[in-house]
Amino acid sequence: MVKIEEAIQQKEFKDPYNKAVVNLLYTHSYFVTNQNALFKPYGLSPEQYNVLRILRGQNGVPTTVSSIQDRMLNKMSNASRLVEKLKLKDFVKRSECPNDRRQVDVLITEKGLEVLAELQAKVEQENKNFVHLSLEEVNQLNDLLDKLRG
Amino acid sequence: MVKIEEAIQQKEFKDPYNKAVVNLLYTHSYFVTNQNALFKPYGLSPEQYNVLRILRGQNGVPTTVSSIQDRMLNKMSNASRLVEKLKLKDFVKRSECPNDRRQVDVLITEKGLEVLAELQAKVEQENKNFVHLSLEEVNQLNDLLDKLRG
DNA sequence: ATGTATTTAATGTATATACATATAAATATA
DNA sequence: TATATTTATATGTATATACATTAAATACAT
Repeated sequence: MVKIEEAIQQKEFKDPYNKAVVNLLYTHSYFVTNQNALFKPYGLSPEQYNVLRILRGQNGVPTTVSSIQDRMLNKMSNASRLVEKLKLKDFVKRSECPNDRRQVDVLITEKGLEVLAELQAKVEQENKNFVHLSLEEVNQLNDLLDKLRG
Repeated sequence: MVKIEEAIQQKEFKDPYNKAVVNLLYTHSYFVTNQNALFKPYGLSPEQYNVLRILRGQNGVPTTVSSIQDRMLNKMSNASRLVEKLKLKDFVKRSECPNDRRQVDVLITEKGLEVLAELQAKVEQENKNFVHLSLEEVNQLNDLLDKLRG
């Protein structure tokens, strides 16, 4: 086990709270770095994958761009542009919402569902492999993260 | 406390391991979003702040770009370009390494030390405020994150 | 000593984040 | 009804990540 102090060669932290923030940032990078390679061959970025997952969760019911935005992992990301990228690859369809012409209905395509299914198994396996914790520990981690956010 | 399932409106996860990955990504965004506002008035990004912290840790001894890279929280970031941005603001100095002309010695300036000191107190306070955990819990979290990475 | 491989930093390009602003449609209100 | 406000989406710009490539200096093998 490599403690965060070793990993970034910092001798000590102000307090355990500030250490936890750094630890979180570092661990985040550890994950994202490893998963990018997995996504690359499918022509999808992690963020685009996340949007496809949200859309599949709709089970055929179209969703608006703002609803996607609300459910994204990163609230500051730009759902509008991500949807545009996915449309260029024919992974989603966009259509004007009939009852409110400001809104845009977004729907995952068959092609989108296929690439998602293909990727998902690999991502889920990779996630399990990268979290070196027991079942009890990982449940504890989930509780602590939920509580951390207040 | 808002559980991750509520926060991103996802009913269930494949298993606690996959949930932990999503939870980590979401919690990361929670932090970064809040800290960006803090950095903005100082003309520093969180990444640039991190580079300045690494340089200050050197206590006046110059460091190479690759050494900064090794110690960054995100190993995929680009120390060369971050140093360039910091130099434009006169927060760091760059000079050719005398014994190896490939390398570049980087040193934090007085101005860099000043802005860092000014920001640090605020960042540390903000970090404490955002981690809604007891001392025991935050220590537990640090241990779990260290162990998670294997 | 010469040629090859490696190392260090910089740079090019695509994607995404962060945040401000624009545009159009819908809704509220005077 | 006319005007103002709000909402939904798109777009502009700066910064950073991800990854490939380049260029120069150094190390190393023959």
